[in-house]
Amino acid sequence: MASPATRAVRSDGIRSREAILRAAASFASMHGLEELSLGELAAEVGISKSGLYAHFGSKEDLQLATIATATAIFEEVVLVPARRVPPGRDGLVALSDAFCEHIRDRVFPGGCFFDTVAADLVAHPGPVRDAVTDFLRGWRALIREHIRVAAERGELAPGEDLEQLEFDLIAYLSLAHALFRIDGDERVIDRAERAVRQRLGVSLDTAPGTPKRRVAVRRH
Amino acid sequence: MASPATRAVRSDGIRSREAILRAAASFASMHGLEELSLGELAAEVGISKSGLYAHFGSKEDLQLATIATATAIFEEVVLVPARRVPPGRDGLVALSDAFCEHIRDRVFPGGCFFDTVAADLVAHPGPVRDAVTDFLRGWRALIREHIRVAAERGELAPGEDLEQLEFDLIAYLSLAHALFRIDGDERVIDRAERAVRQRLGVSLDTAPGTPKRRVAVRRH
DNA sequence: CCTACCGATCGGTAGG
DNA sequence: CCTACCGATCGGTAGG
Repeated sequence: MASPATRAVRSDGIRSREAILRAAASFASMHGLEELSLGELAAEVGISKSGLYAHFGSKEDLQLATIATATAIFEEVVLVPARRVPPGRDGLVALSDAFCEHIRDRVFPGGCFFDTVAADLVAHPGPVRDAVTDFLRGWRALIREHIRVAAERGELAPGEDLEQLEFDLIAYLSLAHALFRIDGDERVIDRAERAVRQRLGVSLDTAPGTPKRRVAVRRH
Repeated sequence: MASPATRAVRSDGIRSREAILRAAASFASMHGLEELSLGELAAEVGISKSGLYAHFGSKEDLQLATIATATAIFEEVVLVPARRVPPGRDGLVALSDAFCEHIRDRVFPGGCFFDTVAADLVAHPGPVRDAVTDFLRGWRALIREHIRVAAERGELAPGEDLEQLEFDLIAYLSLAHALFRIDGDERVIDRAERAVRQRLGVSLDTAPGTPKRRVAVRRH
């Protein structure tokens, strides 16, 4: 009952919980959160199915925790790096590049975790779906905010329809995810990066203020 | 054993088969072809589960037949009407409008049948997935062919990257499907129609050669 | 974390 | 088209 032993046990528990959630996030990025089976997941991480219930009270608990894990990963590999570039037109390009790179690097094996699970959850209302749509709403709001700043700074074409621009940019990034998922062809990701630049009137070679950073490839 | 009796029985069988397939196509446009459950489907059309096996030898048979039905519906409500406009830039606008209208009209309650089931099937290789990706390849090839003709006729901006144009147009239409599915907000469909026109340099009011036709709303 | 179990549902079959 | 069933798997629980 010494403190170190207790800490070791708890540490193992946390490690195990994290291993489960990383596996769940990977699986869900391929198959969706609805198709996530507790039996399959348990087998993959090497514990019994009811062992999962030591960590999560229900499938819904696990789904929500998986979304939190995926959010943290997305934050780390997309949002934080992109924040090195100030908001506005260059910020949009940086965000687009970081997003595209996280798909190319297969941070989640199924492409964009949130696009995959959103499609899966449309027909299943509830707190899990709400958590996912909340994230996607935030993602779109971030892009909208960049556009607002870009317009304020006169970085956009005069008379640009801001809502239309938002739609177009999200369309390019979403299709990069969808086609890469189906074909596994990296060229569609290049297409998306180019589409964003072209739509913003940014040079196709190297975007100013967007140093070509190669984020450390981290498989989760 | 008279010929009329035989014909009547067969006719009922065909009617029933068609009713099953229409229900299956509707269900799959919401939930995907993988989540399609034979028990649920049977209950919805009012027969027993094993009654389905009188019409289809296996779930895969049913899935393939459902794809064929959805293809026929898509052909009828999107491709045929769009063919009234000659290929090229105007043909692209007509195709885009017809596609958008079939989403707006909820011909399939889940939006674009093929986009939904493709997302569902990515993780399930086999003949069913192949049939869906074949359809989508054909859809993209049709758009590509329109673009080729438009370029040939000098209807596009000089130096236009045709592959990039194809990517962009498909991105707009796919996002119309995805966002309408999630939000049910018709404005995203308007956004897609506008994005296509803008990208093609066509007037946003009324596209020349594209009479605003309201296709008869047919619920399948 | 485990074994052992629950009722429900899955795709599919036997036999009519 | 039906009833009656099959083995497998689902999410979840009891009890340790």
